[in-house]
Amino acid sequence: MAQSARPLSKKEIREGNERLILEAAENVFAEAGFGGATMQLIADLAGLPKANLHYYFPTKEALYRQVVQNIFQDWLKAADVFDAAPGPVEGIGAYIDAKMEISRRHPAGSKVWASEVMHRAPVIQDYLETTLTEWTEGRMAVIRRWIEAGQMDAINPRHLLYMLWATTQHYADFGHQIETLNGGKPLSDAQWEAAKASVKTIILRGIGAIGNA
Amino acid sequence: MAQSARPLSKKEIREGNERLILEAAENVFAEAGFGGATMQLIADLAGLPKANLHYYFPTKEALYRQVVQNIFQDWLKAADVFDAAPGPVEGIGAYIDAKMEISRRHPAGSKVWASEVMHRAPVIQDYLETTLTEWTEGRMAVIRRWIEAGQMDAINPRHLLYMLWATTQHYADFGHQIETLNGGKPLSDAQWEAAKASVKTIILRGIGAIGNA
DNA sequence: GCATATCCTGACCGTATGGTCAAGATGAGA
DNA sequence: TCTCATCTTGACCATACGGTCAGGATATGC
Repeated sequence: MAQSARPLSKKEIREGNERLILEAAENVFAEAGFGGATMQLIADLAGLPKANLHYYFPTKEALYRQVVQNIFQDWLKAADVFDAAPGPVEGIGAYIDAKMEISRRHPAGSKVWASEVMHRAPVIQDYLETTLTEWTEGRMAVIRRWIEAGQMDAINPRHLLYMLWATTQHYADFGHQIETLNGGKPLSDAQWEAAKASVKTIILRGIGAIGNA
Repeated sequence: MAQSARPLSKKEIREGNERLILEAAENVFAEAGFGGATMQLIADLAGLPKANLHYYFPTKEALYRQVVQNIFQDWLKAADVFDAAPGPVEGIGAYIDAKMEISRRHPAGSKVWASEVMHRAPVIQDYLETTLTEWTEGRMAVIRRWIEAGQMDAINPRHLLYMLWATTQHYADFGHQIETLNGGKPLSDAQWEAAKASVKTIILRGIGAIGNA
Protein backbone atom coordinates (compact mmCIF):
# COMPACT_ATOMS: atom_id res chain seq x y z
CA MET A 1 0.00 0.00 0.00
CA ALA A 2 2.56 2.54 1.11
CA GLN A 3 4.77 4.14 -1.55
CA SER A 4 7.64 1.92 -0.38
CA ALA A 5 9.88 4.41 1.25
CA ARG A 6 11.97 6.55 -1.10
CA PRO A 7 11.54 10.10 0.13
CA LEU A 8 10.48 12.68 -2.41
CA SER A 9 13.16 15.15 -3.39
CA LYS A 10 12.60 18.82 -2.63
CA LYS A 11 12.18 19.45 -6.32
CA GLU A 12 9.56 16.74 -6.69
CA ILE A 13 7.73 18.05 -3.67
CA ARG A 14 7.67 21.58 -5.02
CA GLU A 15 6.60 20.59 -8.51
CA GLY A 16 3.97 18.19 -7.22
CA ASN A 17 2.45 20.63 -4.78
CA GLU A 18 2.47 23.53 -7.20
CA ARG A 19 0.66 21.39 -9.74
CA LEU A 20 -1.86 20.25 -7.13
CA ILE A 21 -2.53 23.81 -6.07
CA LEU A 22 -2.79 25.21 -9.59
CA GLU A 23 -5.17 22.47 -10.64
CA ALA A 24 -7.39 22.98 -7.62
CA ALA A 25 -7.25 26.73 -8.05
CA GLU A 26 -8.28 26.54 -11.70
CA ASN A 27 -11.37 24.57 -10.79
CA VAL A 28 -12.34 26.75 -7.85
CA PHE A 29 -11.79 30.01 -9.72
CA ALA A 30 -13.87 28.62 -12.59
CA GLU A 31 -16.72 27.61 -10.31
CA ALA A 32 -16.82 30.65 -8.05
CA GLY A 33 -15.00 33.46 -9.83
CA PHE A 34 -12.07 35.30 -8.29
CA GLY A 35 -14.14 37.03 -5.63
CA GLY A 36 -16.17 33.96 -4.71
CA ALA A 37 -13.21 31.61 -4.51
CA THR A 38 -11.60 31.12 -1.10
CA MET A 39 -8.09 30.00 -0.34
CA GLN A 40 -9.53 27.55 2.17
CA LEU A 41 -11.60 25.82 -0.51
CA ILE A 42 -8.64 25.60 -2.87
CA ALA A 43 -6.56 24.20 -0.03
CA ASP A 44 -9.16 21.56 0.78
CA LEU A 45 -9.45 20.53 -2.87
CA ALA A 46 -5.67 20.28 -3.14
CA GLY A 47 -5.51 18.34 0.12
CA LEU A 48 -3.11 20.79 1.75
CA PRO A 49 -3.38 23.15 4.70
CA LYS A 50 -4.18 26.71 3.77
CA ALA A 51 -0.91 28.05 5.13
CA ASN A 52 0.91 25.80 2.69
CA LEU A 53 -0.70 27.57 -0.24
CA HIS A 54 0.71 30.84 0.98
CA TYR A 55 4.12 29.23 1.15
CA TYR A 56 4.07 28.53 -2.60
CA PHE A 57 1.99 31.49 -3.73
CA PRO A 58 2.29 34.61 -1.60
CA THR A 59 -1.20 35.96 -2.30
CA LYS A 60 -4.50 34.88 -3.78
CA GLU A 61 -3.88 37.24 -6.66
CA ALA A 62 -0.47 35.75 -7.43
CA LEU A 63 -2.00 32.29 -7.55
CA TYR A 64 -4.80 33.52 -9.80
CA ARG A 65 -2.37 35.27 -12.11
CA GLN A 66 -0.39 32.06 -12.55
CA VAL A 67 -3.57 30.15 -13.36
CA VAL A 68 -4.61 32.63 -16.02
CA GLN A 69 -1.16 32.74 -17.56
CA ASN A 70 -1.06 28.96 -17.91
CA ILE A 71 -4.44 28.98 -19.60
CA PHE A 72 -3.34 31.69 -21.98
CA GLN A 73 -0.29 29.68 -23.04
CA ASP A 74 -2.31 26.54 -23.84
CA TRP A 75 -4.80 28.68 -25.61
CA LEU A 76 -2.29 30.26 -27.99
CA LYS A 77 -0.58 26.96 -28.68
CA ALA A 78 -3.81 25.56 -30.07
CA ALA A 79 -3.47 27.95 -32.96
CA ASP A 80 -0.31 26.61 -34.52
CA VAL A 81 -2.50 24.67 -36.93
CA PHE A 82 -3.61 27.96 -38.38
CA ASP A 83 -0.36 29.03 -39.97
CA ALA A 84 0.79 25.72 -41.35
CA ALA A 85 -2.42 25.17 -43.29
CA PRO A 86 -2.58 25.62 -47.07
CA GLY A 87 -6.03 27.18 -46.94
CA PRO A 88 -9.06 28.05 -44.83
CA VAL A 89 -10.67 24.64 -45.02
CA GLU A 90 -7.70 22.99 -43.35
CA GLY A 91 -6.59 25.93 -41.20
CA ILE A 92 -9.91 27.09 -39.82
CA GLY A 93 -11.27 23.55 -39.73
CA ALA A 94 -8.36 22.33 -37.63
CA TYR A 95 -8.53 25.42 -35.42
CA ILE A 96 -12.20 24.79 -34.69
CA ASP A 97 -11.44 21.16 -33.89
CA ALA A 98 -8.59 22.16 -31.57
CA LYS A 99 -10.57 24.79 -29.71
CA MET A 100 -13.61 22.56 -29.36
CA GLU A 101 -11.38 19.88 -27.92
CA ILE A 102 -10.01 22.34 -25.37
CA SER A 103 -13.55 23.35 -24.47
CA ARG A 104 -14.35 19.71 -23.88
CA ARG A 105 -11.23 18.71 -21.98
CA HIS A 106 -10.47 21.88 -20.04
CA PRO A 107 -13.69 23.79 -19.56
CA ALA A 108 -12.48 25.26 -16.28
CA GLY A 109 -9.63 27.07 -17.98
CA SER A 110 -11.93 28.62 -20.53
CA LYS A 111 -14.26 29.79 -17.79
CA VAL A 112 -11.49 31.43 -15.83
CA TRP A 113 -10.39 33.26 -18.95
CA ALA A 114 -13.93 34.37 -19.72
CA SER A 115 -14.42 35.56 -16.17
CA GLU A 116 -11.18 37.51 -16.23
CA VAL A 117 -12.05 39.27 -19.47
CA MET A 118 -15.63 39.95 -18.36
CA HIS A 119 -14.26 41.74 -15.32
CA ARG A 120 -12.18 43.99 -17.57
CA ALA A 121 -9.01 41.89 -17.30
CA PRO A 122 -7.68 43.35 -14.05
CA VAL A 123 -4.83 40.85 -13.98
CA ILE A 124 -3.87 40.15 -17.59
CA GLN A 125 -4.60 43.40 -19.37
CA ASP A 126 -0.96 43.60 -20.44
CA TYR A 127 -1.29 40.25 -22.23
CA LEU A 128 -4.30 41.46 -24.14
CA GLU A 129 -2.41 44.54 -25.25
CA THR A 130 0.75 42.77 -26.31
CA THR A 131 0.68 39.06 -27.02
CA LEU A 132 -2.97 38.70 -27.95
CA THR A 133 -2.91 41.81 -30.12
CA GLU A 134 0.10 40.55 -32.04
CA TRP A 135 -1.36 37.08 -32.38
CA THR A 136 -4.58 38.50 -33.74
CA GLU A 137 -2.80 40.68 -36.28
CA GLY A 138 -0.82 37.66 -37.48
CA ARG A 139 -3.89 35.53 -37.97
CA MET A 140 -5.73 38.33 -39.72
CA ALA A 141 -2.86 38.57 -42.17
CA VAL A 142 -3.18 34.86 -42.93
CA ILE A 143 -6.89 35.23 -43.55
CA ARG A 144 -6.33 38.20 -45.84
CA ARG A 145 -3.87 36.14 -47.84
CA TRP A 146 -6.48 33.41 -48.27
CA ILE A 147 -8.97 36.01 -49.44
CA GLU A 148 -6.54 37.44 -51.96
CA ALA A 149 -5.79 33.96 -53.23
CA GLY A 150 -9.51 33.47 -53.84
CA GLN A 151 -9.75 30.65 -51.33
CA MET A 152 -12.61 32.30 -49.46
CA ASP A 153 -14.95 35.30 -49.65
CA ALA A 154 -13.91 38.79 -48.59
CA ILE A 155 -15.06 38.40 -45.00
CA ASN A 156 -13.87 40.85 -42.32
CA PRO A 157 -11.02 38.84 -40.75
CA ARG A 158 -11.41 40.36 -37.30
CA HIS A 159 -15.07 39.48 -36.93
CA LEU A 160 -14.40 36.04 -38.31
CA LEU A 161 -11.86 35.45 -35.55
CA TYR A 162 -14.28 36.68 -32.92
CA MET A 163 -16.85 34.29 -34.29
CA LEU A 164 -14.43 31.38 -34.03
CA TRP A 165 -13.61 32.22 -30.42
CA ALA A 166 -17.23 32.79 -29.52
CA THR A 167 -18.62 29.61 -30.97
CA THR A 168 -15.94 27.27 -29.71
CA GLN A 169 -15.55 28.71 -26.22
CA HIS A 170 -19.32 28.80 -25.81
CA TYR A 171 -19.29 25.02 -25.41
CA ALA A 172 -17.06 25.39 -22.35
CA ASP A 173 -18.29 28.64 -20.83
CA PHE A 174 -21.98 27.79 -21.25
CA GLY A 175 -21.47 24.06 -20.82
CA HIS A 176 -23.85 23.96 -17.92
CA GLN A 177 -26.66 25.54 -19.95
CA ILE A 178 -25.98 23.17 -22.83
CA GLU A 179 -25.99 20.23 -20.46
CA THR A 180 -29.28 21.32 -18.91
CA LEU A 181 -30.84 21.71 -22.37
CA ASN A 182 -29.57 18.21 -23.11
CA GLY A 183 -31.76 16.75 -20.38
CA GLY A 184 -29.13 17.23 -17.69
CA LYS A 185 -26.64 14.92 -19.35
CA PRO A 186 -23.22 15.87 -20.72
CA LEU A 187 -22.92 15.76 -24.50
CA SER A 188 -22.10 12.29 -25.78
CA ASP A 189 -19.22 11.60 -28.16
CA ALA A 190 -21.64 11.69 -31.06
CA GLN A 191 -23.14 14.97 -29.89
CA TRP A 192 -19.71 16.55 -29.64
CA GLU A 193 -18.98 15.42 -33.17
CA ALA A 194 -22.28 16.89 -34.31
CA ALA A 195 -21.40 20.16 -32.61
CA LYS A 196 -18.00 20.33 -34.27
CA ALA A 197 -19.48 19.42 -37.64
CA SER A 198 -22.21 22.05 -37.37
CA VAL A 199 -19.79 24.81 -36.45
CA LYS A 200 -17.35 23.86 -39.18
CA THR A 201 -20.01 23.48 -41.84
CA ILE A 202 -21.71 26.79 -41.13
CA ILE A 203 -18.52 28.79 -40.88
CA LEU A 204 -16.61 27.23 -43.77
CA ARG A 205 -19.64 27.45 -46.01
CA GLY A 206 -20.46 30.89 -44.62
CA ILE A 207 -17.11 32.30 -45.68
CA GLY A 208 -17.29 30.64 -49.07
CA ALA A 209 -14.44 28.21 -48.43
CA ILE A 210 -16.53 25.19 -49.39
CA GLY A 211 -19.48 24.88 -51.74
CA ASN A 212 -22.97 23.62 -51.04
CA ALA A 213 -23.23 20.01 -49.91
CA MET B 1 -32.68 73.62 -9.68
CA ALA B 2 -34.67 71.93 -6.93
CA GLN B 3 -37.55 69.63 -7.93
CA SER B 4 -39.98 72.36 -6.81
CA ALA B 5 -41.53 70.84 -3.76
CA ARG B 6 -44.17 68.19 -4.45
CA PRO B 7 -43.37 65.30 -2.14
CA LEU B 8 -42.93 61.93 -3.82
CA SER B 9 -45.67 59.43 -3.14
CA LYS B 10 -44.79 56.23 -1.34
CA LYS B 11 -45.34 54.32 -4.55
CA GLU B 12 -43.04 56.61 -6.50
CA ILE B 13 -40.41 56.32 -3.80
CA ARG B 14 -40.55 52.55 -3.85
CA GLU B 15 -40.48 52.23 -7.61
CA GLY B 16 -37.74 54.80 -7.96
CA ASN B 17 -35.50 53.29 -5.34
CA GLU B 18 -36.02 49.73 -6.52
CA ARG B 19 -35.06 50.80 -10.02
CA LEU B 20 -32.00 52.66 -8.73
CA ILE B 21 -30.88 49.65 -6.73
CA LEU B 22 -31.51 47.12 -9.51
CA GLU B 23 -29.62 49.24 -12.01
CA ALA B 24 -26.65 49.70 -9.71
CA ALA B 25 -26.71 46.02 -8.79
CA GLU B 26 -26.69 44.91 -12.42
CA ASN B 27 -23.57 46.94 -13.08
CA VAL B 28 -21.75 45.88 -9.95
CA PHE B 29 -22.61 42.19 -10.38
CA ALA B 30 -21.44 42.40 -13.98
CA GLU B 31 -18.14 44.01 -13.03
CA ALA B 32 -17.28 41.95 -9.99
CA GLY B 33 -19.36 38.77 -10.14
CA PHE B 34 -21.68 37.71 -7.35
CA GLY B 35 -18.89 36.91 -4.92
CA GLY B 36 -16.88 40.01 -5.64
CA ALA B 37 -19.80 42.41 -5.50
CA THR B 38 -20.46 44.13 -2.19
CA MET B 39 -23.70 45.60 -0.93
CA GLN B 40 -21.77 48.68 0.10
CA LEU B 41 -20.58 49.30 -3.46
CA ILE B 42 -24.07 48.81 -4.86
CA ALA B 43 -25.41 51.20 -2.24
CA ASP B 44 -22.81 53.84 -3.09
CA LEU B 45 -23.55 53.54 -6.80
CA ALA B 46 -27.28 53.83 -6.14
CA GLY B 47 -26.69 56.79 -3.81
CA LEU B 48 -28.44 55.15 -0.88
CA PRO B 49 -27.28 53.94 2.52
CA LYS B 50 -26.58 50.24 2.68
CA ALA B 51 -29.28 49.59 5.24
CA ASN B 52 -31.81 50.93 2.77
CA LEU B 53 -30.92 48.20 0.29
CA HIS B 54 -31.79 45.61 2.87
CA TYR B 55 -35.12 47.32 3.38
CA TYR B 56 -36.10 46.69 -0.25
CA PHE B 57 -34.21 43.45 -0.81
CA PRO B 58 -33.78 41.26 2.26
CA THR B 59 -30.54 39.60 1.17
CA LYS B 60 -27.80 39.97 -1.43
CA GLU B 61 -29.03 36.78 -3.05
CA ALA B 62 -32.60 38.07 -3.34
CA LEU B 63 -31.34 41.19 -5.06
CA TYR B 64 -29.19 39.15 -7.39
CA ARG B 65 -32.04 36.85 -8.24
CA GLN B 66 -34.22 39.78 -9.21
CA VAL B 67 -31.48 41.17 -11.43
CA VAL B 68 -31.05 37.87 -13.26
CA GLN B 69 -34.78 37.40 -13.68
CA ASN B 70 -35.16 40.83 -15.27
CA ILE B 71 -32.36 40.09 -17.69
CA PHE B 72 -33.91 36.78 -18.61
CA GLN B 73 -37.22 38.46 -19.44
CA ASP B 74 -35.66 41.04 -21.77
CA TRP B 75 -33.63 38.32 -23.30
CA LEU B 76 -36.59 36.15 -24.24
CA LYS B 77 -38.57 39.09 -25.52
CA ALA B 78 -35.90 39.78 -28.12
CA ALA B 79 -36.89 36.58 -29.82
CA ASP B 80 -40.40 37.46 -30.86
CA VAL B 81 -39.03 38.36 -34.26
CA PHE B 82 -38.20 34.73 -34.75
CA ASP B 83 -41.70 33.34 -34.95
CA ALA B 84 -43.32 36.04 -37.02
CA ALA B 85 -40.79 35.73 -39.82
CA PRO B 86 -41.63 34.02 -43.11
CA GLY B 87 -38.20 32.43 -43.39
CA PRO B 88 -34.67 32.18 -41.98
CA VAL B 89 -33.33 35.25 -43.76
CA GLU B 90 -35.83 37.52 -42.03
CA GLY B 91 -36.17 35.53 -38.79
CA ILE B 92 -32.56 34.76 -38.02
CA GLY B 93 -31.40 38.04 -39.52
CA ALA B 94 -33.68 40.03 -37.26
CA TYR B 95 -32.79 37.89 -34.27
CA ILE B 96 -29.11 38.55 -34.80
CA ASP B 97 -29.79 42.26 -35.10
CA ALA B 98 -31.87 42.26 -31.93
CA LYS B 99 -29.34 40.32 -29.86
CA MET B 100 -26.42 42.39 -31.13
CA GLU B 101 -28.32 45.50 -30.14
CA ILE B 102 -28.84 44.13 -26.63
CA SER B 103 -25.14 43.32 -26.42
CA ARG B 104 -24.40 46.89 -27.35
CA ARG B 105 -26.95 48.62 -25.14
CA HIS B 106 -27.01 46.34 -22.10
CA PRO B 107 -23.68 44.55 -21.87
CA ALA B 108 -23.92 44.37 -18.10
CA GLY B 109 -27.03 42.21 -18.24
CA SER B 110 -25.42 39.79 -20.64
CA LYS B 111 -22.38 39.51 -18.39
CA VAL B 112 -24.45 38.76 -15.32
CA TRP B 113 -26.26 36.03 -17.22
CA ALA B 114 -22.99 34.57 -18.48
CA SER B 115 -21.51 34.63 -15.01
CA GLU B 116 -24.55 32.94 -13.53
CA VAL B 117 -24.50 30.14 -16.09
CA MET B 118 -20.72 29.70 -15.82
CA HIS B 119 -21.14 29.13 -12.11
CA ARG B 120 -23.64 26.34 -12.80
CA ALA B 121 -26.71 28.55 -12.43
CA PRO B 122 -27.05 28.34 -8.65
CA VAL B 123 -29.89 30.85 -8.68
CA ILE B 124 -31.82 30.33 -11.91
CA GLN B 125 -31.42 26.62 -12.61
CA ASP B 126 -35.20 26.25 -12.54
CA TYR B 127 -35.54 28.78 -15.37
CA LEU B 128 -33.09 26.85 -17.49
CA GLU B 129 -35.05 23.66 -16.93
CA THR B 130 -38.47 25.11 -17.66
CA THR B 131 -38.76 28.37 -19.58
CA LEU B 132 -35.51 28.21 -21.52
CA THR B 133 -36.00 24.55 -22.41
CA GLU B 134 -39.49 25.23 -23.75
CA TRP B 135 -38.34 28.32 -25.63
CA THR B 136 -35.53 26.35 -27.24
CA GLU B 137 -37.83 23.53 -28.31
CA GLY B 138 -40.19 26.04 -29.89
CA ARG B 139 -37.48 27.74 -31.88
CA MET B 140 -36.03 24.42 -32.98
CA ALA B 141 -39.43 23.51 -34.36
CA VAL B 142 -39.51 26.72 -36.39
CA ILE B 143 -36.07 25.98 -37.81
CA ARG B 144 -37.10 22.44 -38.70
CA ARG B 145 -40.08 23.84 -40.57
CA TRP B 146 -37.81 26.12 -42.57
CA ILE B 147 -35.60 23.17 -43.42
CA GLU B 148 -38.55 21.07 -44.55
CA ALA B 149 -39.76 23.95 -46.68
CA GLY B 150 -36.37 24.03 -48.38
CA GLN B 151 -35.60 27.52 -47.15
CA MET B 152 -32.28 26.46 -45.66
CA ASP B 153 -29.95 23.45 -45.44
CA ALA B 154 -30.47 20.59 -43.01
CA ILE B 155 -28.46 22.13 -40.20
CA ASN B 156 -28.76 20.79 -36.65
CA PRO B 157 -31.18 23.35 -35.16
CA ARG B 158 -29.82 23.08 -31.63
CA HIS B 159 -26.25 23.84 -32.56
CA LEU B 160 -27.42 26.65 -34.81
CA LEU B 161 -29.17 28.26 -31.84
CA TYR B 162 -26.06 27.88 -29.69
CA MET B 163 -24.08 29.53 -32.42
CA LEU B 164 -26.47 32.47 -32.53
CA TRP B 165 -26.25 32.95 -28.78
CA ALA B 166 -22.50 32.54 -28.72
CA THR B 167 -21.70 34.97 -31.51
CA THR B 168 -24.07 37.73 -30.44
CA GLN B 169 -23.43 37.60 -26.70
CA HIS B 170 -19.69 37.46 -27.32
CA TYR B 171 -19.79 41.14 -28.22
CA ALA B 172 -21.10 41.95 -24.75
CA ASP B 173 -19.36 39.37 -22.59
CA PHE B 174 -15.96 39.83 -24.24
CA GLY B 175 -16.51 43.49 -25.00
CA HIS B 176 -13.45 44.47 -23.04
CA GLN B 177 -11.22 42.17 -25.08
CA ILE B 178 -12.75 43.45 -28.32
CA GLU B 179 -12.24 47.02 -27.18
CA THR B 180 -8.61 46.35 -26.29
CA LEU B 181 -8.02 44.74 -29.69
CA ASN B 182 -9.60 47.84 -31.21
CA GLY B 183 -6.84 50.02 -29.82
CA GLY B 184 -8.62 50.62 -26.53
CA LYS B 185 -11.59 52.36 -28.16
CA PRO B 186 -15.20 51.16 -28.16
CA LEU B 187 -16.50 49.98 -31.52
CA SER B 188 -17.79 52.84 -33.63
CA ASP B 189 -21.22 52.81 -35.26
CA ALA B 190 -19.66 51.63 -38.48
CA GLN B 191 -17.76 48.89 -36.72
CA TRP B 192 -20.92 47.65 -35.04
CA GLU B 193 -22.62 47.55 -38.42
CA ALA B 194 -19.67 45.62 -39.83
CA ALA B 195 -19.91 43.16 -36.94
CA LYS B 196 -23.62 42.62 -37.48
CA ALA B 197 -23.14 42.24 -41.21
CA SER B 198 -20.31 39.75 -40.80
CA VAL B 199 -22.27 37.58 -38.40
CA LYS B 200 -25.39 37.66 -40.54
CA THR B 201 -23.54 36.97 -43.77
CA ILE B 202 -21.56 34.05 -42.45
CA ILE B 203 -24.48 32.40 -40.70
CA LEU B 204 -27.16 32.96 -43.32
CA ARG B 205 -24.83 31.84 -46.08
CA GLY B 206 -23.50 29.05 -43.89
CA ILE B 207 -26.94 27.53 -43.46
CA GLY B 208 -27.76 27.94 -47.13
CA ALA B 209 -30.44 30.55 -46.62
CA ILE B 210 -28.84 32.96 -49.07
CA GLY B 211 -26.63 32.35 -52.08
CA ASN B 212 -23.15 33.61 -52.81
CA ALA B 213 -22.75 37.35 -53.07
C1' DG C 1 26.58 12.79 11.48
C1' DC C 2 26.09 17.59 11.18
C1' DA C 3 24.69 22.11 9.44
C1' DT C 4 21.67 24.29 6.48
C1' DA C 5 18.07 25.35 3.39
C1' DT C 6 13.65 24.07 2.37
C1' DC C 7 9.13 22.62 3.60
C1' DC C 8 5.08 22.27 6.70
C1' DT C 9 1.21 23.82 9.65
C1' DG C 10 -1.81 25.05 13.80
C1' DA C 11 -2.88 29.07 15.84
C1' DC C 12 -3.57 33.59 15.40
C1' DC C 13 -4.82 38.62 13.66
C1' DG C 14 -6.95 42.65 11.41
C1' DT C 15 -10.31 43.72 8.26
C1' DA C 16 -14.35 43.73 5.48
C1' DT C 17 -18.66 41.89 4.69
C1' DG C 18 -23.67 40.61 4.95
C1' DG C 19 -27.03 41.47 7.80
C1' DT C 20 -29.72 43.56 12.08
C1' DC C 21 -32.04 46.92 14.80
C1' DA C 22 -34.09 50.62 17.10
C1' DA C 23 -35.26 55.14 16.75
C1' DG C 24 -36.57 58.79 13.94
C1' DA C 25 -38.62 61.02 9.51
C1' DT C 26 -42.26 61.27 6.23
C1' DG C 27 -46.36 60.59 3.39
C1' DA C 28 -51.43 58.57 3.53
C1' DG C 29 -55.97 58.60 5.10
C1' DA C 30 -59.74 60.04 8.09
C1' DT D 1 -54.77 67.58 13.07
C1' DC D 2 -53.89 63.16 14.50
C1' DT D 3 -52.77 58.17 13.71
C1' DC D 4 -50.71 54.69 11.25
C1' DA D 5 -48.02 52.47 7.83
C1' DT D 6 -44.10 53.09 5.26
C1' DC D 7 -39.55 54.61 4.63
C1' DT D 8 -34.73 55.94 6.33
C1' DT D 9 -30.31 55.33 8.48
C1' DG D 10 -26.22 55.39 11.78
C1' DA D 11 -24.49 52.22 14.75
C1' DC D 12 -23.70 47.75 15.68
C1' DC D 13 -22.74 42.46 15.45
C1' DA D 14 -21.06 37.84 14.17
C1' DT D 15 -18.65 35.67 10.79
C1' DA D 16 -15.46 34.54 7.30
C1' DC D 17 -11.71 35.79 4.80
C1' DG D 18 -6.75 36.70 3.30
C1' DG D 19 -2.70 36.66 5.24
C1' DT D 20 1.14 36.00 9.10
C1' DC D 21 4.28 33.66 12.01
C1' DA D 22 6.93 30.87 15.03
C1' DG D 23 8.48 26.61 15.65
C1' DG D 24 8.90 21.96 14.20
C1' DA D 25 9.86 18.38 10.43
C1' DT D 26 12.49 16.85 6.50
C1' DA D 27 15.66 16.47 2.67
C1' DT D 28 20.39 17.95 1.05
C1' DG D 29 25.40 18.45 0.74
C1' DC D 30 29.53 17.90 2.96
